[in-house]
Amino acid sequence: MNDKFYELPPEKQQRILNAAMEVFGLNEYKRASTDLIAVKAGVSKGLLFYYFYNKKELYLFLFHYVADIMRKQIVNQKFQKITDFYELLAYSAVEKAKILEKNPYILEFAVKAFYSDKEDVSEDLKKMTTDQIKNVYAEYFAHLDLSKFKEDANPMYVYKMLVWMADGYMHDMKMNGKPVETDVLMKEFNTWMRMLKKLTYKEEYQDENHRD
Amino acid sequence: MNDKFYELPPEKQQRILNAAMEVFGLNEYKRASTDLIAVKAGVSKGLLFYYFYNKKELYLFLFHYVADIMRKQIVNQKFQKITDFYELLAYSAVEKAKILEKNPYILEFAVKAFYSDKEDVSEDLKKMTTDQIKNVYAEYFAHLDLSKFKEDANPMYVYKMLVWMADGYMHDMKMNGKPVETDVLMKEFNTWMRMLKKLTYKEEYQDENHRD
DNA sequence: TCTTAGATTGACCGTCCTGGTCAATCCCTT
DNA sequence: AAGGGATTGACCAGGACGGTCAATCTAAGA
Repeated sequence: MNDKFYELPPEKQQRILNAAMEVFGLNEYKRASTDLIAVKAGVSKGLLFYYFYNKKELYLFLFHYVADIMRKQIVNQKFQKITDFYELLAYSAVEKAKILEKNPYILEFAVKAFYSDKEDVSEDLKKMTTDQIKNVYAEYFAHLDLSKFKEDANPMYVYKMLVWMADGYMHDMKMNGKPVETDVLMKEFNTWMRMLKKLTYKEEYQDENHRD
Repeated sequence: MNDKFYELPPEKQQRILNAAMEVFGLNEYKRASTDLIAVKAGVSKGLLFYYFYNKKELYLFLFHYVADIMRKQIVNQKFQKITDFYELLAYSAVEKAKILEKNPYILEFAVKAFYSDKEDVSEDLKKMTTDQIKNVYAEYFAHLDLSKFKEDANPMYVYKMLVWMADGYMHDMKMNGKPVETDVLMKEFNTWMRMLKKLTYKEEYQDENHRD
């Protein structure tokens, strides 16, 4: 791709990336039209191909862009220092919300990108798929003190429940055309967390307060 | 449409409907190709147009088909007799799972159909949208005895949480290529329900058993 | 004010895919 | 074997596709 893309005003860069993520996220590769991307980005098709020489390059750029964001979210220092399960969840929920505010279609793009056939796109993507994504969980849980959980509680379970609820909530908001406001989401999220904490933590740990 | 469609072997009917729901569910109307539908249904394009005279008719047929399924799920007698919140949820979860087993792409289709612009499709659909869907909630809660809830618990909230988790669970399964088995899903679902019941029901009601 | 180099446009191209048609075949019943 | 409906796929005209490029716009330096 053309490095001059990075010299564009950040707002314009983002507009282009978001438009591309939207179209690739909502349609599969072959049916995702560069015309539509250009229109949604408010930019001529010519310009799109001036920065990204062809469709496949644009797609691959997005792929790495998204993978990068995900990687950065996890290999972040503050992240590594948190040992309390619920505290980590609260923290990463905030991070996730920030990312989603900036990249509204990143989830749709990621789902389509990582979980579909990719028949059309280059081979080197097939390496970075399900297996690596599953590793994310391992890394995510690596530094946690899970001894606070009751014997019969399953942290992975709790994790997934909260993720599903947050996704469902955000999905609901989107459907109703309302933007997801980070602080409102966090209030909800904290309620859910408090409930689950009560159910899954040993009594002596239930009343720990979260820092903020 | 051609009424002879109903005389086809039910398995073939379903194959065609599923293929169509998949393609319409995954692409927006204009970009949903009848070629693809025919291929996915294992049927020639000619036949598709023999039963449904054109694309719009096929789409409208699907729309009513789906709306019908949803309506039937709710206006079902057994449904009306259940007064316990959690019992109703358990029951309707089973129903939903059955429907999804038979119509794997019904959710995707419904979401796209009810929540997108419909610029391309006939006007008469715009009536039957968000408003009516919101009414579903009202009807859903109409016969319930909500006095079993603690003062500070919000039933709508609990409802949504469980729906989100079930959707998330099913989504996860689909991503990993595993079919959603009704009984496994129900075991999960019951666990979540028991947890939430403990948190939200007044103590004297917490230990009621569900019938099955 | 003029020059110029780079950013940006949109009309344009050949190709492929689209919704839709239909004569030809297949398959079943009689 | 004959008849009729079910089914096929080659075929069509038009549109959308990825991609190109000469023409224009913009801004900064002279």
